[in-house]
Amino acid sequence: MTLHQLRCFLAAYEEGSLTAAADRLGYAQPSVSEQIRNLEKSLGAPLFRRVGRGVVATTVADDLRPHAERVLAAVEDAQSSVASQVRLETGTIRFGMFGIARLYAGADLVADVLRRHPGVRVELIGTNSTEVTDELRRGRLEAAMIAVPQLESEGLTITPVARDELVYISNDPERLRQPVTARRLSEATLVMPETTFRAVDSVRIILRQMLHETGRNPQTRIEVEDVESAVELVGMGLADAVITKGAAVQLLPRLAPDAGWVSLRPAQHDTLAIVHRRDAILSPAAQLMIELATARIQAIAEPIRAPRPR
Amino acid sequence: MTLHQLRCFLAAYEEGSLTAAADRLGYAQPSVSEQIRNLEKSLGAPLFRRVGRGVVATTVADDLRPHAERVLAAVEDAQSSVASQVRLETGTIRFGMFGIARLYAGADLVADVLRRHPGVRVELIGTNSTEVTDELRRGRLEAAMIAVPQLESEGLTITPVARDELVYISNDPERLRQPVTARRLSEATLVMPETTFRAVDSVRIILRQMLHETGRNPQTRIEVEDVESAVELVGMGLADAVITKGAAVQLLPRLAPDAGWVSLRPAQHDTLAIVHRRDAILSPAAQLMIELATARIQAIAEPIRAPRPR
DNA sequence: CGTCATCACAGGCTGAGCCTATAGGAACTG
DNA sequence: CAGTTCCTATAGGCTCAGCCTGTGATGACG
Repeated sequence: MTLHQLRCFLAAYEEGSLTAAADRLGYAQPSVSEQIRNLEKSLGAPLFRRVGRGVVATTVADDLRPHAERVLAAVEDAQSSVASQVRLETGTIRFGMFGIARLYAGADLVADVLRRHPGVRVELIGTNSTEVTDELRRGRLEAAMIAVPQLESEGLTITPVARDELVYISNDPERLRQPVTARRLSEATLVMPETTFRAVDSVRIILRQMLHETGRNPQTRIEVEDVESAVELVGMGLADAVITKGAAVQLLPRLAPDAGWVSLRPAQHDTLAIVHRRDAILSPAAQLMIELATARIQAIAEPIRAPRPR
Repeated sequence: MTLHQLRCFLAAYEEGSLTAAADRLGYAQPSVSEQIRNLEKSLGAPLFRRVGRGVVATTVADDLRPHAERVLAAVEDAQSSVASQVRLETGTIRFGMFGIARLYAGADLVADVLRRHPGVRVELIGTNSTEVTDELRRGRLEAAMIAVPQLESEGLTITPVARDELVYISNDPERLRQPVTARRLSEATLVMPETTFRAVDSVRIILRQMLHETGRNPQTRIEVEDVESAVELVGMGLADAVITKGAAVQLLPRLAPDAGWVSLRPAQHDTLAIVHRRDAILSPAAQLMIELATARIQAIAEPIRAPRPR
C-alpha cells in the first residue's frame, strides 16, 4: 500500500470513474487504473466493480475510504508541521549558551526570539563550556555561543564575536587604586567561580597564562560554582575576584554595592565566540540564534568584527 | 513524502543509526541513507546531523516523529480493517433478495449469516425484481436471489436453484375441488399483489403465458402491493389469488385460516435463481450469501440441481 | 596511531510508474 | 437497431526511483 495508491483510490471513489480520477490527478487513465489494480491486489479484495460506464465502489471500498482519508490527513499534518518549523513558526529552537554569555544575553536573547517567532519553544542549553562543546561534538547541539580561551578546537568552527575585559573586583578601595599586575594578583586572596570546571574555565585559563610568566600558580582561597556567589563574597570583604567587566557592571550594584573594579595589567580579555561543528550547514533556527545572540553580546561587550569567512 | 521514507525515518530515529536502521528493515545501508536524504529534501529541512558514529535527530525530526507514527498507524488500521472484511469478520455484506424469495428465506438467511460471522452488517436489498436487476446491472449489487420468469437477461448470469409451484388459493372449498385450468382461471375474481410491478412480476408473467393459450388476458379484481394483503383478502372471501405454494403454506394458516389451495392445470412453477453480472468474480461475501440462500430456499422449495457450470 | 564503525558516493541493475495507442464493452441516441 | 460516445483494460516502450555492491572519507576508540 502506498500513499499514491490511496490518493488514486480516493479520487476514483469520489469521481466514480477512473478516467475522471486520472483527469483530476493529472495522470493518464491507465496509470490510475494500474494503481487501483495494485492496491486491490495488495489488499486481496476488489475495491470497484467495473460496470461499463464508470466504476462502482464495493463495500470494502466504502470501509477503506475513511481510513484512506485519515492516512492522507496525517501526511498533510506531518508536512505542514515541518513546514511551519522551517518557517520558524513552531517547533523547538535549541541553542547552547554557557556561563558569562548567558549571564549577559540569555534572557534578552530568549525574549528577542519569542518576539519574532511567537510559536516556537526555546531551549538554552549548557551548564559549562565543556558540556557545551561536548554536546556540539555529539551533534545534540547545532550551535552555541560560549566563552573560549583558545580559538582552536578539534572538529569545531569557532567564530569570535566579542571580547570582554577581565577586571579585578574588591570591596577594598585601596586595592583598586591602580591596575592589578600579575604579581599582585598572585598575592591576592581570591574567590573564583566555576569550581567544578576550573580546569577548563576560560577566565582561569587566561589567568593561568598571565601568572605563568611570574612563575606562580593562581591560588584561590574560596571556590564557588556561580559568579553571583563569588561577587557576594567579594561584597562581604572575604576575598577579591577576577570576573568579566560585563559581569561586574551587571552584578556589583546589586550584590556588592560597596565593591568596585579595576583593570588588570596587562589587560586581559575573555573571548565570546559562536561555535558549531566544522562544515555544518546551519538551520534557519541556528542562524537566527547566532544573529540575535551576536547582536545582544555586541551591544554589551566589545565587538570583534568577523574576518571574512573563507 | 512516501510511506517508505517514513518507515526508514522512524527506524533511523529509533536506532540512532542508518546502518542499524537498514539492518532492521532488511535493506543495505545506502538505501536507507538515500530514503532519508530524499525525505529531507522534500521537507526542506535536515532531519539528522551526521556525527561520525551514527546520526542525531534534529528538533524537526523530534517533531516529525509522532506524525510519522500516526501516518503508519493509520495505514496499519486501514490494512487490518480491509483484512478483517476479507475474512468476513467485519464490514457489510449486501445481497439482493426480492419478493417471494425474501418471504421464504430472508430472516433465516440473515440469522445464518450473523451466526457464522457475528461482526458483519447485512443488507438485504430489493423491493422488486426490476429494481434488483437494475442494481445488479449498475453494479451496486453484486449478486441476488430473485424469482425470474425467464432464464435469459442481458448481461446477467442466472442460475436457477429452486422452483415453486403456483397454487390457486380460495376461501371457497368448492373452487378447490380440482386443479384450476386456464379457462377457470380466466373467469375467476382475482386479487393480485405486486401491483406497481405488475408488468414484470414473475407470477403474473407466468399466468399471462398460461392464459395466452386461451386467448384471454388475466383480469384482476383487486390490486395490492404485498402478498400478505392479498392472502388476507382471500381469507375474507373477497377474491381468490394465485401465489407460490411456499407462500401459501406459510401465510394461509396465519392470515386466512379458512382458505385452502389447489394446483393449476397444467402445473405452473416460479423459478428462484441466483443472478449476478456475467463473468463477475464473486467476492467471498457474495459466495457465502449465495451458498446460504440456496440452502435455505432448497429446504423450502423444490431444488433444481445446477447444471455443471461451463 | 591503527582499527573499527558509520556514512556518503559511484556505478549498475531491475522494476514501478508513466505515457500513447488501441481494443472491447456498455450506454446513449437518432 | 446501428452509430456514436464514453469508459476500462491491455500492450509496448520509456524513464527514473530504488536497490544492490564496492569503495572512500571521517570520527570514535583503544
